[in-house]
This record gives sequence, C-alpha cells and structure tokens, in this order.
Amino acid sequence: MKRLTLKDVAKLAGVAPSTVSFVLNGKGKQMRIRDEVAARIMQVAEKSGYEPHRMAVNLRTGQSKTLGLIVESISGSFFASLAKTIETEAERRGYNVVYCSTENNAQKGGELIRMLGRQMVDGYLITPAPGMEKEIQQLVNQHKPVVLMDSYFPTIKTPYVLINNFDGVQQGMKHLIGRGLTKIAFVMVDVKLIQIEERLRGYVTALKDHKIPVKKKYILQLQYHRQREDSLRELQDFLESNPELDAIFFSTNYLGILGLEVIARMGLKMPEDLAVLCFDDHDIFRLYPPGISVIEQPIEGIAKTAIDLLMYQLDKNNGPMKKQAIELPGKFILRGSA
Amino acid sequence: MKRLTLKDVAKLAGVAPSTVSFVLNGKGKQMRIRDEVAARIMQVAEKSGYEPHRMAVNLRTGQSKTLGLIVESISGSFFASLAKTIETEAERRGYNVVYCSTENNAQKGGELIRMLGRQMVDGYLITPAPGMEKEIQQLVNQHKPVVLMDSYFPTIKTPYVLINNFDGVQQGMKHLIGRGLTKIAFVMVDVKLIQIEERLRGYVTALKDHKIPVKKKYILQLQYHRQREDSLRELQDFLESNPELDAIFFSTNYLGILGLEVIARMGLKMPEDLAVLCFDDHDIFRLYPPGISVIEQPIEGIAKTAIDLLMYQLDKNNGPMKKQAIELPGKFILRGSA
DNA sequence: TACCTGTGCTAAATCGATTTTTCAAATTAG
DNA sequence: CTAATTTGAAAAATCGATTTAGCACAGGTA
Repeated sequence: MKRLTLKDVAKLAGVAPSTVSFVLNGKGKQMRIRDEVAARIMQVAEKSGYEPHRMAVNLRTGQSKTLGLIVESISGSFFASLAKTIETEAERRGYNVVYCSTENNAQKGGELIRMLGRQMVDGYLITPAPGMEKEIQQLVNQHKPVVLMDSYFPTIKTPYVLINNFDGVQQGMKHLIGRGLTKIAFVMVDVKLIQIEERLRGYVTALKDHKIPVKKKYILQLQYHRQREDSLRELQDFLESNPELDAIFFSTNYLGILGLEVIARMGLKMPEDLAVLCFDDHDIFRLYPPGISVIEQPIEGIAKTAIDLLMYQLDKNNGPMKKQAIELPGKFILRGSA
Repeated sequence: MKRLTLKDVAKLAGVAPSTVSFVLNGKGKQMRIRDEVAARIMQVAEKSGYEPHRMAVNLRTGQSKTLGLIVESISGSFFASLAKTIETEAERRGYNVVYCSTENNAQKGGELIRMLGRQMVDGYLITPAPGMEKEIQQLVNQHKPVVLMDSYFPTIKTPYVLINNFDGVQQGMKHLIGRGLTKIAFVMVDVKLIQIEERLRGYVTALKDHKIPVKKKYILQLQYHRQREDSLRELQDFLESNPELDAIFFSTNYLGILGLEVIARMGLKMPEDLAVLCFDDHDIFRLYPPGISVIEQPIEGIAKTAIDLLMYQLDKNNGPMKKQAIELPGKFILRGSA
C-alpha cells in the first residue's frame, strides 16, 4: 500500500540500491553493470511501477526540476496562452512550472521572487514589471538562470525575448495610412516601459516616413493606476475634443477594451466613424463586432524561445550565451474595425 | 554565499542541530529547552536569515505542503478567478499550488493525476471532467484528500462544492417569465454532466411552475466535440427554424459566446428581437453591447470553501467529514440583453 | 609466487532537515 | 548516602534518493 522505494526495487531484483540507481539513471554502462543484470532491474522497476521520490532526488541532487513563471496577472489572456505553452515545453524537458502573479503590485513582486527562491526553483521566467528591477538584478547576481519576456531592463544583463514592438506598430500604421487615413491617434499608458516606448517610436516613425505631421494632441497618455471610470472619461474627453480623428491606435489590449466601451457609449461606428487598431490580441477582439484588428503577439514563439534560453543557462556545460536579446515579429490581423 | 543550513545555525548558536530544530518548530517548551537558550537560537536564526530547506523538510516529514489544482482549461476565465483565490488562500495556510489543465482531454486527465502523485502533492482540488472518474476514484481509495469543484461524480464519496445550478437557472427563468416572455429556448451540450442536467431541470421546472408548456424543439443539445463552425451553423439553423422565440438561455458561457456570434450574423437585436441569458459570467458579457445578463458563479466562495474542505481533510486530527456536498447560490446579474 | 589491473558490484557517505534515543548532571526520594 | 527521577541537551536514526569509495575475484604480468 505504501510507496515503493528504490530499496524495495533493489530487494526485488536481488541487487544493491546503488546498482538500481545506476541502471535507472542510465549510468549502467559507465558503472559496468552487466546487461543481464541491468535488464532484470529495468524489468522489475517497470512492472512494479516504481517512481522515484521527487523530494529525495531534489535533496540529493540540489535540482528541483521546477521553473518559476512570474507574470503580472494570472487572469490575463497573455498569461493564459503563455502558461500553456511554457508548461508543455517544460514538461517535455522534465521540468515543472510554478506560477506566480504580481497582480500589478511591485512590492509583491519582490516577495514572490524570494518565495520562489525558498522553494528552490531552478530558473525563472519573468515578465518584468516596473519595481521588480532590484529583485531581478539580485537573482542575476546570484547566478540564477533568468529569462525575461515581453519587456526587459536595459541595465540587467540577462537574456530576454519579446515581440518586435516597433515593427508591429509599423505594420498596423502602414495599413491605416495605406487606407488613406492620416489623422491617427495613439493611446498609451504613462508607465516607463521599454515596450511602450518602442510602440510610440513605431507610431511616430511611421507617420514621419509618410510625411504626416506628428501632432502631440493626438497622443494620449493615460495614467496607469487609475479608477476604471476615470480612464473611461478621460478617453471620452479625448475623442470628443478631437472629432476629426480618422483612426485610433491602442497600444495595449487593456486600453483597447476601455476604448471599445467609450466608442460604444459615444455611439461611434467602426470603422466608418473611427478606425480602431490595437496592439496585442484578446478574445474579445475576435468577437466584438465588427471584429477589432490587432497586432498579435507571437506568444507561442516567445514561450518556446524563453524556455530554450532558460534551458541553455540551466545546462552548466554551456559556455556564456551569445545572443542575449531576441525579438520576434508580430502579426497584423485584419478584422472589421480598421 | 551558500545556503545556510540548520547545522550552521546550530554551530553559530553553540548548540546541537536538534536543539535548533526543536526551538524553531515551537517544540522548545515540550523538549525542555531553557528559555535562555531558545531565545539565543531564535536570535541567531533571525539575523542570519535562515530558511529551512523545503525539500529536506518534505523528505523528512512526508508533507510537500503543495496542493494540486486540476482544471479543464488553464486559459478559461473560470480557472483564472479560481486560481487567484485558491492561491491566496493556500498561501495563507502555508501551502503552494501547482496547476494543471486537462485541456478537455480525458486521457491527459489521468496522466496529470499520476504526475501530480509523483510530485507528491498533499491534496487535490479538481474540476472533474468526464473520463476522469476512475482516476479520481483511485485517489480517494488511496485516501488522498480530494475536493471536487463545479461538478462531481455521484458514485465517488468525496466532498464537493459547486453553484446551485438548479436555483441559478430558476432565477434567470423567473426574470424572463416575469417580463412576459414565454417562448424560451435552452441551449446545452450533450455531455452527461451533473451540472448540465441540473440546469436543464431548472429550466423545465421553471416553465412548469408557471404553467408554460415545455417544448422539446426549444431545447437544443449541441455536440461537445465539434468544429466551431459546425456548432455555429447548427445554432443558426435552430434560431432560424424557431423564429417565434422570445428568449434564449445558454447553459454555459462557452455556448453563450457562440450564440453572440450567431446573433450578430443574423443581425438580431438584443433584447428586442431576442432576449439572451447565459449561465456563468465572462469578460465579454460585460462589454458586449448591450451587456449580456448572466448567472454569476460564486467563484470566490467556491474556492474558499473548497480549500476549507481540503484543509479539513489534511488535518489528520479531524474525524470524518460531516457535510460532503456544498451548494452555493449563484447571482443573477441584469444587463441589457434580457 | 607475488603483484598489478580490470570487472562487477556493494557499502557507505551525503543532501538538510525531523524525531527518537541516549545520557550526563542536577534534583529528589527513601 | 545511595538510588531513583527529572532536567536539558546532545547524539544518532531516519526520510529516499545519488554518488564516491571500496572490495572480492578473475585474469594477466614479471
């Protein structure tokens, strides 16, 4: 009824525990165990359904075979897709994943990292939020394997992988401009994040490239920590005070969803009254009539690449990494709104 | 630079490791350690920042202090809310959570449970899917603490907690009928799940209670494993062949979302052309104009109750459980669609 | 014959905690 | 004043694996 231990298997096979361990860990040849004996051990282990005791292995080897995934919000759709791929990929490589969300709370971010440290995760996958910089730097200093996703800190020397934000926005802008639209608004949050700045740069550059004047009043910076209602009102004011706008580009899906609500309130028709484009897809954008055009993040690619980078670090045999920064292209998805 | 061990702390405090262990685990009094010595140990442990090695503790005590949460889909919104509450509650009690999703794959469900077994989780929180019955029964047979959520198997004797499906549907139906609507359709999937049957029972009973004839042709059973497009078409056929319908009740949010798409395609206006009601809320329902009325699940309550039930089982001091089945009331949320 | 070498496996140390056992010194009892 | 008990803490066993060191035996060598 109780759990089968290595010792039990050894007894069943009539050998020493160490011999069983060698064979099961593929070190039989190296340890000069006869094929005959090895085969017998394998057989016994197989049909007895022996599974090594994880904790014991971890204690002895010092490896927990667990990765920590830290995201901003566990209920976000970005996380959902990310988690699925990462879990699958990790499992393929014999790793488990524990998830944690900072829930937009910088302080909690630090706590979480420390908590995961206690749990002894072997490596970290993090979508960094402002305020986590110090904690992440600490991990790197301790030579813990870390890969950042979706964003990064220029000062921290650890690999990261994210969408090419600049190029993504350009794709969208080119489409809008190609349709003859020129009065295009850009809505962003005021947090200082690399990816947001890149998106803004994409917007500005696209306009300049097409000799369209960049008007400051067409760029709206919403405050991040703000009541939902306040943001809605500010957005509505913005649209009402710029009635000549052809199109609006939301730099995150969170903003896009707010936008949809305002647009519905104002009774505007997409795309006739206002073309709408959003960075980062969301379930709602597929369904919400007439369908919101978006720049889709290559989430699966990001996840796979991130795991690869992490595994590379985890493998102590590897030398230092060559490429530290990886940018994957986004994909423009045309729906009815633009 | 290396991790501090109990031994190190013992050396620092000038006592034996066992003594440190006793004090740190609050067994100092019981083991007759002098207060003076205990205080010194506490101090040393404190300022040296000692943290016990999880794996070592787990190995020795046989407790992993980890719970397994198995859901159908990790990207679903039900999971998202559930996970957040469960993680918070578990943490409060010194437990971690590992998540797994079956992704609507019965076979994977079994694998997962076995995988979690290997990982030595102390208890299971499961939203059971058809096909997992045998595996769950096994867990129960092995006296592993298990709590089911959202659904249950009548044959398995383990606690479960879910929304009162019957009552939830009744609430919605009463609202529709109160508005004078009588030709109400009910859309469900054909999987044999307790909660689905209860919802259907709620629909039928509500009609009967108001002396409204129950027409079989107003009940649509969609096949679960089906191409999205096929389901959409079938749903559209259903609506077109019953043009006299006043209202439609979707028994799951998955179906409701399909419904929205069809309704948009057919150009129907909610609620004038067709009143729409859905069981189980979803982000989209809040935003999608004119807002979809729903029966909201008490997810937080479910999560908290489930954890409580699990903790009760985990506590070996407790006798057998009294109440095995807990039903929490749902909440009718009125929006524009009904 | 004595000495080395290689083979094939076992014994024992180890990881870092918890828990049981043991034990010297102090106290109490008879 | 010796024996029994209590006190306070150290020593050792244990959890279940991995890994290093070691041992017995066979065959080859000088």
